[in-house]
Amino acid sequence: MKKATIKDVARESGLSLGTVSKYLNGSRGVKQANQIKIKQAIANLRYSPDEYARGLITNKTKTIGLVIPEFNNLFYAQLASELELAIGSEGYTVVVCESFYDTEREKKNLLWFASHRMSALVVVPCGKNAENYDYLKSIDIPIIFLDQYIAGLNYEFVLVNNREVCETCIEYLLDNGHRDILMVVAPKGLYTSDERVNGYYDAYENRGLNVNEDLIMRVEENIDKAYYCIKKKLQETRCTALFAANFPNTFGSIFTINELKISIPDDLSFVGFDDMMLTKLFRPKLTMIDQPIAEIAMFAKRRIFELMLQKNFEYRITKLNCSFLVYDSVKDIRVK
Amino acid sequence: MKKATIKDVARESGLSLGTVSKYLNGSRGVKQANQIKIKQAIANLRYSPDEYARGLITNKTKTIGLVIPEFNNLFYAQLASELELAIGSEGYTVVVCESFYDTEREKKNLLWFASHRMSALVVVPCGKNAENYDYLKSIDIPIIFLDQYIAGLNYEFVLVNNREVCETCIEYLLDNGHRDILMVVAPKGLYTSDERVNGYYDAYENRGLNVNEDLIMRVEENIDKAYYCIKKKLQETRCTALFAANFPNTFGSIFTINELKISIPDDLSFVGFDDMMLTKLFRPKLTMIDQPIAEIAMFAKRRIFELMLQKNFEYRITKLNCSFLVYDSVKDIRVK
DNA sequence: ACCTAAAAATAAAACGTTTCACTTCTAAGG
DNA sequence: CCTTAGAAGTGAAACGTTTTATTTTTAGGT
Repeated sequence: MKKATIKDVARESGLSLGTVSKYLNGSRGVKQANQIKIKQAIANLRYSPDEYARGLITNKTKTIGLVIPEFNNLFYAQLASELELAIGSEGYTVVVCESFYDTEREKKNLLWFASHRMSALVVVPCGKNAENYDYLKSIDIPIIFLDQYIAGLNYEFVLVNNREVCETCIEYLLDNGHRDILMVVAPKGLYTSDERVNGYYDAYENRGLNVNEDLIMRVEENIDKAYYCIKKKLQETRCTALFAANFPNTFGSIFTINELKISIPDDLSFVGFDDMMLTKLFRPKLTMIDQPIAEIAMFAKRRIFELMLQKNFEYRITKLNCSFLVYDSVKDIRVK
Repeated sequence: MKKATIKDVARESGLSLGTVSKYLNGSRGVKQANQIKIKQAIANLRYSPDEYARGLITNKTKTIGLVIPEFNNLFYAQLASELELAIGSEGYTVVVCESFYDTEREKKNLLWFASHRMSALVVVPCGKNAENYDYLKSIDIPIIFLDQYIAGLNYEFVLVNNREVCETCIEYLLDNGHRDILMVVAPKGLYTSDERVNGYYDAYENRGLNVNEDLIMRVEENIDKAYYCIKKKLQETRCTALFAANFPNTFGSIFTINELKISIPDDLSFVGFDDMMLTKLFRPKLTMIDQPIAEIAMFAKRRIFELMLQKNFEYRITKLNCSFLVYDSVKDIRVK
């Protein structure tokens, strides 16, 4: 069945194009009697407006495009969900794509969104430097980056206090007598990794201790790779504590711990990143750094709507606070 | 900066609209020299075509809309990822929305996709009966349902052999001496739950045993609710085996098992549903039913492309096979 | 040089809406 | 019964493309 157009509705209801359009956009200034006729006609023809034609002329779509690395990373999945809930409640639609950590795919997705006149773009970027994002210059809608900061890019950034919370965490481990703390983190050049590593150094410095760089390991954001590398490293390195500094590494650590039958916290103390139900899933309960996902979503939403009202976008950089949740996976090994 | 249009490119390159358009759509029949001019102009103006105008006239968007219940359910998240990868490789874009198990939101999302002229629609439906989907009749593009069957709806369905694989699973438990098998499954009326429960009955019947209906518990698809209900039930019911018949219940079971310090398989035998890395995460390795997610995605992709070529859609119903993976979480309790 | 056929370029129509400047209708006030 | 202002309705233009029928250019053969 061919899709009905507004012209069909006009003919069927015996009214003009303009009147039907007026009805569709708020029905102010259309007679009661005619409103009924139009309603009837629409029902008969199963008419629904073509958003392509509408968007073409209004230039507004009430839709927001979101690009995240992948759904399989529960941190991003949950962030996407929260955003969809927050923004959806305002009558906006959120559509999501994955970049799979590939800047080309990310670009393709963002340009798809842009050429479909999204009202705003939200992205958890996977590129490392500003040149990767040159193509955004031709896009005339608000753009919001989440999670990762990219130097030299003048857009909105919503971040967390990676450095400070890691500093707190490592200080806690040091204060419990740990000296050989293995940190597993995403590759160099990513804002979050670099900041988290900086926090590690800060803590050691605060306590007047020297960092053994060999204990900082970089692994791509992939659970399987994390599992493999952590297993290998744990077998060949002496350490009393393990700090997994992102979600895939936390998962990978737990796989390894199970596989090698390591007893937490007796054989090894452990701190993870991104709660994601993991504290409930594992026994004993895991000490964790937890990102304020709901807060990030709410804040991003607020900024999106503020930016959409502006003519010239005034972008800001914001850092929200993570929680350091102390449970039972770290042992006090100080000699008394 | 105002976005450049094809007219600007035409002016800048000193050529006509039609020529530029020809260039954009394959550049056959445009002089080498002029191709260069156009390329230049496009680069200068940072021009990119407006897909709204283009879609309006071509009626083709090379985009597929996908609606799933939620990203937080790793089974759906992974299904979405696989689909995006499979379909993306053909030059199509996949955009995703969540329904949050709400038929109204599902409807809104599907209609959004339809009015944006998606080339096809894919949905893991959350509605229980055909009336919920009346509105689809006005949509003239191929529609593919995944995971859930809904009686009376003439669309493409890609399902799995829920009943048979559960039959196998329960037979295995019975053959290991278990008689009081607690099954936790999603609410009545959902195709997957009902089929899985049917498999439970089949197995008991095959072994000439009677089902204790009290041991079949229905819980909404929500990890927290699953956790709460399973904990309560386990404390007040005698059973030697627990069969969690979907992803949230599997997760919820593991939370409970940890919380109550139940030892698997000595205190209780356990079988879960939807592998999702869980066999690696838990010790001992869990016996599981695993859905062929990649296969579902590949098959769905094939059907999508077949359907898009047809004039009148010839829909089919397909069932793919799950695996029953035996590991170490079920104890043989037969008296020898 | 001239003719012709093929190749390239063009201009106008079409897609399905909203918007805007008009026209027509309605009802209240004199 | 006439006037008039406000409400309701109308039809054409516009949005940025592709498509088409048509015109212009190019190049090959005599």
